[in-house]
Formats: sequence, C-alpha cells, structure tokens
Amino acid sequence: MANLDSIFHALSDCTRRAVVQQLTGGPASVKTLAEPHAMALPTFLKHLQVLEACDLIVTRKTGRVRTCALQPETAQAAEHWLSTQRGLWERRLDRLDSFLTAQTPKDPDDAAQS
Amino acid sequence: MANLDSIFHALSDCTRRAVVQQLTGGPASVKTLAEPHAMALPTFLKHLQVLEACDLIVTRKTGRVRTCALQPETAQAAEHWLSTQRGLWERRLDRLDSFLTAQTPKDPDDAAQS
DNA sequence: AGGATACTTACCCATATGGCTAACCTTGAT
DNA sequence: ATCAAGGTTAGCCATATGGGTAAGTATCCT
Repeated sequence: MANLDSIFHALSDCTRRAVVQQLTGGPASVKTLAEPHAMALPTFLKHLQVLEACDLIVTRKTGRVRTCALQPETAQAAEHWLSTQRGLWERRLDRLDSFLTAQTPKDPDDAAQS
Repeated sequence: MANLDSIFHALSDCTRRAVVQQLTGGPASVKTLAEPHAMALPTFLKHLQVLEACDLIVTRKTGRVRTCALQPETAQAAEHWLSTQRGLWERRLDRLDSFLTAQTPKDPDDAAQS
C-alpha cells in the first residue's frame, strides 16, 4: 500500500478520478478506459501508471491486452484518514463556533483581508 | 466550495495534512501552526494558501495575528466522493473476484509483468 | 519613539507534472 | 509472412509545485 501523499495526488486529477469511476463498473482494458478521454494514448498511460504506482488499481497483461481493475482497499486508506479527521474535529466544533462568533461582530470589513 | 481537483491536491502534501490534523484541535495562529514544520515561513505560508484556496481552512486576521480554522464541509466533499466510489465498487466485487481468479491459475509468472 | 513580533511580498531555483509526437514491440488475424 | 491492433518507450516542452532568501508592512510592547 502506497502512502497517502501518492494516493491523494493520484486522486487530484480529473482524468484519473474518471478512470476510478469507470472501473467501479468492473475491470476494463487500457483501450476501453482511454476512449472517453481526449488525449494521446501515451499521455493516458501515464495516468494509469500513477494510479497503479499508488495501488489504487491493479493491472494484468494477457496477450496484447492489459486489463485494469480497482484495488478498493487503497482508496479506503484515504477515506479512513478523512473520516478520522472529521471524527476529531466534530468533537471540537464548539471551539470553532466560538472562534467564528467571537470575531464576527467587531470586524465587518473582513472580506477585504483575505 | 472548490473542486475535487484542488481539494485532493491540497491533501496530497504531508505538511498540509499535518496542518489539517493540527487544526482538528481547534483554531491556531500561523506561527503556532508553522512551528512543528522545519521550513521557512514564506514556504509554509504557501501551504496555508493552498489549503485556504480550496476552502479546507478559513483564516481571519486580527491585529498582526492570522488565525486559521478548519472548514470541515470541504473535506467532507472529498470523503463523499470516496465513499460513493466505494459504494459502487462494492456492488461489483463479484466481477473483480472473477477477474482475479480467472487469470491467476494460468499465469504463474505474473509478477514479472507489472 | 523605537524595537520586536507576526506575517507578507517579491523573486529565484530545481524538480515534478501533464501534454505531445515518433518510433518500437508483441500478439492476433489472414 | 504480413498486417492490424494494443500497448510501450523515448524524448521534447510548458507550466506548476515546493523549497529558499531578502526585504517590506503592520501591530504590539516599553
């Protein structure tokens, strides 16, 4: 299992997320996966390599066809990190609230400062 | 709310995930957040800007101190995408299984082909 | 007023990323 | 044997990213 850095990075690209989505419908060949995307095959292959490098997908070549499939456990690692954070901050929402309400009244031109 | 591209990208960096984790303990100043990280302040500020650009955090400047806080809803967007995908592929795990088992027996030297 | 504190801006740099084309290698079909 | 199909490799290019330094601004403290 790769680290969160590479998993989140892999998911930060629209093309790669689309591939993941496509694969939720079952395994598919490189050609099939590439078709919806308007880019050269070698370019698309690099995306698949990014997905495979962090174990979001597995691939296997049979004859001249390489078939790709999801490795759901990897995405779960990312999901787990997110839900853990949410679990932590939900217990602190009171603090966030007090932070927001404490500042708002005395700072009307706040928008100009971001 | 920013798009998934920028949210996942923001989370793909170890420093930025650490900031998110730190902020689950409540709002904090830039200085406080920067301390654990061995890098120049301007460099660290860029990380905060990435987090703020995709709305994972909110910041507010009071006097000379800028305070940062989480915006949990944004992270939930990422979590939601992941859990949606998982929901989809869990209904297809049978297909994944048949894919894996169909190939394994007749391809013992598979490891060499990745 | 003057110095310290807490950012903030401007700018530089090396590497990574996403895109391309051209050419190559297997495998399957005729 | 030859040709088409499906990848794959190699190499080029522009931009983005993560890191740094130097100098500036705005507050707060004394």
